[in-house]
Amino acid sequence: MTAAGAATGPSEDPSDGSSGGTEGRTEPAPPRRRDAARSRELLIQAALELFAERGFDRTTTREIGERAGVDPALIARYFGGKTQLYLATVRLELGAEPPADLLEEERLRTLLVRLTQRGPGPSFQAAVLPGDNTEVQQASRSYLYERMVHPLRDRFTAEQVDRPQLRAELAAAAFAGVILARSSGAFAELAAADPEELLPLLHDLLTASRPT
Amino acid sequence: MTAAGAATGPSEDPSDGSSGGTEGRTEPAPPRRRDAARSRELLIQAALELFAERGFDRTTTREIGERAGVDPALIARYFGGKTQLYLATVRLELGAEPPADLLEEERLRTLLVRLTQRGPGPSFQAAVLPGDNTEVQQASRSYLYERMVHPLRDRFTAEQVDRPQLRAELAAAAFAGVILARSSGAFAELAAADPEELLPLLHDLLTASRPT
DNA sequence: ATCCGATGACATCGGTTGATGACATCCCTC
DNA sequence: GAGGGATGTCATCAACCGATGTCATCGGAT
Repeated sequence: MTAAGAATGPSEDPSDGSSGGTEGRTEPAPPRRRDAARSRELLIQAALELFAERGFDRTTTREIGERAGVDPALIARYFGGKTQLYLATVRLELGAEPPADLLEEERLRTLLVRLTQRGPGPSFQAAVLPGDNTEVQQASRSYLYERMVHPLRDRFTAEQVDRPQLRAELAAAAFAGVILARSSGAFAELAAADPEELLPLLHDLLTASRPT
Repeated sequence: MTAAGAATGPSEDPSDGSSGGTEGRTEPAPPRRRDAARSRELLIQAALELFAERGFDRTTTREIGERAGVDPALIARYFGGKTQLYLATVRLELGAEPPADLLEEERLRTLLVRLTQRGPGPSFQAAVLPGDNTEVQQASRSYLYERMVHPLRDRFTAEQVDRPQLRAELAAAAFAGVILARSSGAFAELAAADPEELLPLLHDLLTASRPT
């Protein structure tokens, strides 16, 4: 994992011929050599990976700059500081996809695969880690809450299950625990398990948050 | 690393016949001014709380000393450093109770109540948080592993369930997620729920790690 | 009463981190 | 081609942390 190739590599090159990637949702990479937008993008991407790997505190701005191949001073210039950069990564996660209902198998698969590839976002750690109620924590948590708890609570409410909120929080917490444990390195077999293999087990587990 | 054993001269107990009551944790604040054993005890207690609240990194030796009412320098003297103090707290947790089988309702209740009162130990965070494989992480994880995963795996193996190890890790991860989420402050209703109220829900959830 | 080890408070060191400002370089506009 | 703003690089600062050395003080043994 982590490969992401990113690393340092000044690989990229103004070479205009580089285009061709249909995948890119954006315009073909502008050939500009000095590009603040690109620097910002690289910083966010590196920060997203590092925050997910080590958490907020244990990640240094120098590491982010190194992985992004960008001078750490630009973090202050473009975001205002390490904290604002973190918030930017959280907002990025947030805008990604519509709220997913964890009990729907197809959406659970999507989420699981995505989290396996890209690792859990910073918000997962914030949900589980105690800490002072800083702006950082608050933003991360509200993201995770709207993303996972609310859809579940709405489903339970519609099904007229008792304690829908509590059950939704329980399922979300269990899910977060599993996701984090997979990438923590503490549970070998859980980490090595293929998403397709893990899916039915996890689905059964989460379904049990709803009364039989 | 570093000094390690060097600093720790008087490894074990001066045992000057201090109050024999090992059980009674609530001393009436003995007016003794110089008592190494008591200082160690106070440091471990404060460290246990702080490590559980904020994790290893975000806890400073000065905070530990302040809460314990003891000079932070004594951490180095009595334990060899912050790391060894952490390991001491983990070992303290470890010796507490026999391995519990999370699927047995009575044991789950005991564990849940205990964790509700005293908060999750430092090891729970270590299980879920990524990090370099330092000695600290390793010790915490092996503790949690022997404590929660192995009993479950043995049960599943005895029941001839497929993938016993994977299922055991899954259940343990989910349980850790719920426990940590309760004390994280991110999930209000989950944190406010009474253990007796939460118990059946959690039991159903964990039971689902076993195939129907 | 005296001596000596045990204990704890204080000062400080080396290292790291986040942040900031000065300076150099590049690109676009005119 | 020159000017000016934008962009990137570098050096450095202040704050914090963990660790360690030093020294005053206490308490029991002699």
